Amino acid sequence: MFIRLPAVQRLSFTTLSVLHTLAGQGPKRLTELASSEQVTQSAITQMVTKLERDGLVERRPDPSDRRAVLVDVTAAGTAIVHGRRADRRAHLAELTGELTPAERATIAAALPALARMSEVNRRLAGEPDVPDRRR
Amino acid sequence: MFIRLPAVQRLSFTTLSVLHTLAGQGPKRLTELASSEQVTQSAITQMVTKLERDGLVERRPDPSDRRAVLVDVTAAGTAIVHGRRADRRAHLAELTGELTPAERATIAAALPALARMSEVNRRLAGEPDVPDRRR
DNA sequence: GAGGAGTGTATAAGAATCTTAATTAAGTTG
DNA sequence: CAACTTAATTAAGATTCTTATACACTCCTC
Repeated sequence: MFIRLPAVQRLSFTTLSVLHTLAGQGPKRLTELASSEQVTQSAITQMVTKLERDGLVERRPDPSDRRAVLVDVTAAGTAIVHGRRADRRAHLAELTGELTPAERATIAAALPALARMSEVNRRLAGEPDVPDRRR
Repeated sequence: MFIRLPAVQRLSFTTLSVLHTLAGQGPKRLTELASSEQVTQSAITQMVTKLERDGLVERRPDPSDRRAVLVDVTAAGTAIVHGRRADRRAHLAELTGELTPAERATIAAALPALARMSEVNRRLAGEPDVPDRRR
């Protein structure tokens, strides 16, 4: 029933979500990641340690707080995220290719409203307004 | 980045997905569940044992093959699925309530095309055409 | 219709990933 | 500056997955 998104290249669901978050929103503290990913801060510490060992993210000191750590995605990590986005785009293109132009037009017309719904959702969930750095 | 759907009432992602599948498509064999959930057959056997112990599903012999087991959702399991659907509907209603009638109309107009895309996706993935028993 | 290959399920053992709890260090506040 | 709070780490244990194996049944072929 559910669609199991990730598990690419032996990376777990949460791990891939962290990479996407970092690639889309820039460096984050471990505590920020823990709250956005809905796992404990301990789990994030352990995951980041593995990701760092694999060269997909790096830890940097936070200049504004010497207790804190900023996690950022590396070029290798970014490449994985971009590859996954390309795969998804290709897959969606394959599906929309089977639709009629009229059907595609109805979907395109709904996108602004869907984007607004997503914004409303983030606002109601009390999530901070983070711009998406995606290119 | 990803949206972590389940984890309601201590039930895992895969567990809830199985309940939804059974509630939507009726009794299934363990092997069928394993392939639709994208986990090993062993994992499904273990999960169903726990779900059965919790009274959410039941095992029945498959009259057409004495090796096989048919798993069906119980009334208690169905109640969980229905409760989750109600929660989701309420949440979506809250979001669409923030849209203008015109925005809602564009989304409604896109639904047939989106349903078709989903069908195309199942077909390309080689999934059997299973009617949804959802009421 | 007997033997062998294939299929469906179960179980055991181990790996991966999560949680809770305790620890250390740094910031905050009266 | 003492007490409290916050950020991260580490250790220990729980959960849920995988791989490997076993066993029963089905199906096919000669």
